[in-house]
This record gives sequence, structure tokens and C-alpha cells, in this order.
Amino acid sequence: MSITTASRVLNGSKHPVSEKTRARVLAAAEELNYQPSALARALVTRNSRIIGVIVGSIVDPYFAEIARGVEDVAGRMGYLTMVCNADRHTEAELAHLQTLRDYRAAGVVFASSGYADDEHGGELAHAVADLSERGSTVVALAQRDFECLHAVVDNHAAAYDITDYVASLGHRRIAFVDGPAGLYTSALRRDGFEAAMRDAGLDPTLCFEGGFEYEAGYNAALRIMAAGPLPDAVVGVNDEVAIGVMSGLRQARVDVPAQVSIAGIDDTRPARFVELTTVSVPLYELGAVAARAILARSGDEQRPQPNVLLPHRLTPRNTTARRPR
Amino acid sequence: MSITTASRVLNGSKHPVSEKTRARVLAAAEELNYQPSALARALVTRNSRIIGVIVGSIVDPYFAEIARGVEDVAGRMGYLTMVCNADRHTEAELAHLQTLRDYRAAGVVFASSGYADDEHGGELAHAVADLSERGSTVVALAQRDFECLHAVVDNHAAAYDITDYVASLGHRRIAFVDGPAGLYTSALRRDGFEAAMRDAGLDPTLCFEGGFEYEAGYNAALRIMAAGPLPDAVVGVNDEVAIGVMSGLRQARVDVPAQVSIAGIDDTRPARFVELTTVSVPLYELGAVAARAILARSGDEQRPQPNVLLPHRLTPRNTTARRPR
DNA sequence: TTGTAGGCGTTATCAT
DNA sequence: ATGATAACGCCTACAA
Repeated sequence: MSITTASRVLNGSKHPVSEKTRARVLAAAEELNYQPSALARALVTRNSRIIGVIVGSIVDPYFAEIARGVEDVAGRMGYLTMVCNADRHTEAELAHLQTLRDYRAAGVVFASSGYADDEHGGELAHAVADLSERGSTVVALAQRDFECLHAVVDNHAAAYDITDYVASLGHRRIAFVDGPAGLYTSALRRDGFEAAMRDAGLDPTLCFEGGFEYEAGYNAALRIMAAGPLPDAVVGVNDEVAIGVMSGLRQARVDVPAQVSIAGIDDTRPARFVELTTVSVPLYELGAVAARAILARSGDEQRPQPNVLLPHRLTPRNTTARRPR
Repeated sequence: MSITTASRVLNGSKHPVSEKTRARVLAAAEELNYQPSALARALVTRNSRIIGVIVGSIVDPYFAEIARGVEDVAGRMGYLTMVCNADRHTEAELAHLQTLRDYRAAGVVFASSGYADDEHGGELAHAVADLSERGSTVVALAQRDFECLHAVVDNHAAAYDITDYVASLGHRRIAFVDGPAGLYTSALRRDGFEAAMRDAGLDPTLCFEGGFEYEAGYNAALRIMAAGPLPDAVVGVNDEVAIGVMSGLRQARVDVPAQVSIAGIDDTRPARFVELTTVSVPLYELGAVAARAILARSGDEQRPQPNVLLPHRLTPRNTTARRPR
């Protein structure tokens, strides 16, 4: 019973092995509580069973849901998912990419959007190309300026739909709280808002600077209240911001939704907590799709996969109300 | 210029190397965009720069904050943090532990509490011991029945303090919504609640089954309302549950805090969104402490480290009010 | 069907 | 100060 034979049965090689020896090997492995070294295996195979998920912020429920999607399907196949926090810095993404490359990750998932005019964009594109050449599958879950599989939702349409819905409630003065400057997702959603406003014959210029976090929304609420008469409604670039706005308004004794309606985008868990009107984005599914793509490619040959666009859905809840007239 | 020499300068060995050759190696490495294989290195050193964080639920903000703490300090030192989701199943923890062992993780952090009378407890203790012997540092951030470094907060006291505070507001009928059955943290907090109630001369038996998630709180709210006259206040085993209760109550047109006061424990991000009265638990710091312990041990020798108890702090906000009399 | 030899990319040991 | 050589634990030809 040689090492080779043992290796063959333990790693499911298709090389023929007699039933008796197979059984003996299995028995011995069980007996010794033997586990093959993932390290050595990855070293020779040039491919580990690690999947990296690079997120913009580990505490953001948006990314948590995506990570869960990846982890669920990857874990079922014996893959290890590592969630890497980049704090929305391209340089941090670069560093994580480096490490992931060092471990010959089977794939890496870019969960967050890229920046327009990113000064490290070239470097990143280069690193991604390098990674792909080495056999890792990379997939992006939002707009990115490098070549890879994209699985996304239509952010422009999502913002359009929620804005259109709010307008349909009879609101005229509708404000928008923007996301982080330069991020594609921010721009896409703002554009969607503006398009919907124009199509409804409303003024699309009531935009406030924001971010993706609760605090950004809270601060925006302060500026909104200082900027003149209250708007009829405000659409946040995402749920956290919308909740932050609501929190700021309510603290100032503004009644939501009686005085001001509020809506977000994403339908993350906190949105359900506060019964926020929003648009549901299939976050979990986005992650699952990414994981499946990686598993498919690392199993079979490198057959190229088609990009995918997942559907979103308007989800009215209790933070919006019809405008009294 | 041999491989050996190159290796020596590239990995900061303390073996002497002349300045000239050192420079030449560095230049060549830069030139070729060379990166040492983390896999090969880990294979021979029997220690990778991977830290595993096993969490009870990846979407739970409680764990997100802890993961951030670990990731922040580990990332700064070039370590890779992998967040593994166990869905609160000991078996899943076992599986992750297996994988982490295969990759010779530098350390693993158990972020969630263990179960009393866990049927897989023995197995887990065994796996942990095995891991420790192989040189990995394991640290638990809540009560666990295996030998390892513990960095925790006093859950009993945290629950006592928040209950005591609520009672001090004049409330008499105070309900408690419990956490997952069998979990040490649940029991500790419930005990803290009961102790505070008794010390305040109040009835500590108004407990409802719950969980750690929003939905559990929401469902508990329904049962609370069906169980007779509304309580003066309710203390949730954690913030999510407290918010769920609040959501359920408000949906039934119960005014919080005018009719019922509500408080949680943990001070996770959503708690700030809704201005929940709670007790702040140093989640980020818990993770940071764990990471530092792992880094310390994998750098120097295995000097044993002392367990640590981190302080919590009462954080009154707007979901509790003094009882009208 | 089974076994042998070579190599994956490092670090560690022992010369030189 | 530098270099050859042997592991680390596995997989994949290539023989037998």
C-alpha cells in the first residue's frame, strides 16, 4: 500500500484502484484521523479551495447578505470563504488581492462597486488580469473597470423605480441623498433618481451629499432641514442612509411618513426592522451566483461564463404615505 | 546569488547578508514583480498567516463588529482574516475548524457562545486541543467549554445593569425576551435579568422565548400582547430582539416608549439607528484583543496569556421613558 | 492495478 | 557572507 495509492483513493482520482485496497486505505485514514494537507495539495495543484470576498465594509448589512450567499454555496462544496474588508479603498483591495493570489485562491468576488477615475484603477486591472491568468475566477457584483464576470442588478432602474413610486404618491419636492463620491453605484442611482424626476415633470436638483452609512444620512437630515422648507419625501441612495435621514428627522420631531416620506434601496435587514419602503435587491442570490460561477470554473475547464443581471423589486412599506391634498 | 540568499533577504531572516547582494535581490524581486508563495512558506513553516473567525451568523451586526476588530489589527500585520459562518451549529464549527487546521491557521477566534450540554461538545474540545497542539492560538469571545484564551464581557452584569436601569425608571411589570435555548450567553443574561428583578423586589418570571434575531423579537411581541395586560417595559436579550419587539408593538399601535419602554444589550449599529436604550459592549475591541493575542503568540514563543474581561457601559437612549404615575 | 520518481516553492541545516 | 541540499506533504507522469 503505497503513498500514491492512498493519495488516489483519498482525493477521488479517477485512476483505478481495487475495492479491497480502497477499503483498506479508507479504514487506515479513519483510524489515524488522517486529513490531507490542504497546503501541500494547493501547492502542487496550483489551486486552493479558498474563495475571497472583498467587501467595502464588513459591518454593512448589504455586504453581509452577499457574503452569506457566497459562503452558503461555497461551504457546501468544501470551499472556505474569506471575507476581506477593504474599507472602500482600492489600495486595500489591492493588498487583499495580493494575499489571495499568494494563497492561489480559487476565486475572488468583488462585492462593491468601483470608482470612476480611480487613480489605482490601472494597477487593480493589472492585478486582476494576473490573477485570472493564474487560473482564479474573478467576479464582480457591481460595476468595475476590469475584465471579469459581472453579476449585477440594474441600479439605475432600481433608483428610477423607487423614485417613480414616491412620485406616484403625490409628492412633488423630492430630495435625494447621494452615496460616496465617485462610486459607480452612487452615480447610477442618482442618475436613476434624476431620470424619474424629469419623467414625472419634477425638479431633480434637490440632491444632498451623503455616503453609504447611517451617519451620512443623519447628517444629511440636518442639512435638509436647514435648507429651507421640508421636502415632501426623500429617497436615500441606500437603506442605511434612508434610515439615518429618518432618524435625524424624527429626532427633530418631524413625523415620518405623515410630514415626510422616506425610501431607500437594497432591502437590507435593518430596512425590515424599521419597515422602510425600499426596493429589494437579491443580495444573497448575487453572492450565490458568484460562488457558483467560481465553483463551475474551478471544476471543469475555463469555459467562459455569461454576465448576469438579477431582477429587483419594489417593496413598499410604512415609511412612505400618500401626500395629503 | 542563490535561491537561499534571495529567500533570506525576502523573508527578513536575521541571517547576515551583505548590503550589495541584499540590494540586488530586492531590485530583482521588484523587477520581476516577484511574490513568495504563501502556500509553500506555510507548508514548510507549519504556520500560515491566516486567522479564522468563526461566527454564529454572518449577518448579525454583533459578529460583524467583532470581525472588523479582528480584521483591522490582523490586516495591519499582513494576516488574512477569514470569517466563517457556523449558523450556530457546533457541527458547522467543527467543519470550519477542520479546514482551518488544514491550512495551518495561525489562530482561530470563536466569536459566539457555546451550548450547555452540547452533544458535540466533546468532539469540539478534542479538535480545539488538537489545533492548539499544532501551534494555532485559539481564543473564545464568550463562554466555551474547551481550554483556550477567553476574552469576554460580563453578560450577567450587563443584563443586570440594563434591567436595574429600567426598573429605576419606575417600571414594575418588566418582561424579558430570551435568547436561543441552551446558549450560555442566553442563560447568563436571563440570570442577570432575574437577579436584578429580585433585587428590585419585582417579579422576575415574565420571560418569553426568543432568539437572537429580529424575527424572534417580533414574534415575541405578538405573544406578549396576547399574554394579558401590556408590561411596563421589556428587556431583550440583545438589540435585534429588542428592536423586533419594538417593531411588533408599534405595528399594533402601541406607543414606545410612552406605553412600553424597551431596552436591549450590545449596542450594535441598528441600535443606534433606532435610538435604542441598551448597554454598550466593546465588540470591536473584543475582536482586536483576540487578534493581538494571536499575533503575539505566533510571533514569540507560546507564552501563555491571561484571560481578559472587558467593561460594558449602560447607554440610555430614547426607547425608554420614566413611568407616568 | 500498483508503485517509483520528480517536482510544486519555500525554509532550515549544514557546509564552504 | 553565501550556497548546496534536504525536507514540508501532496499529486502526476511514467513505469512495472
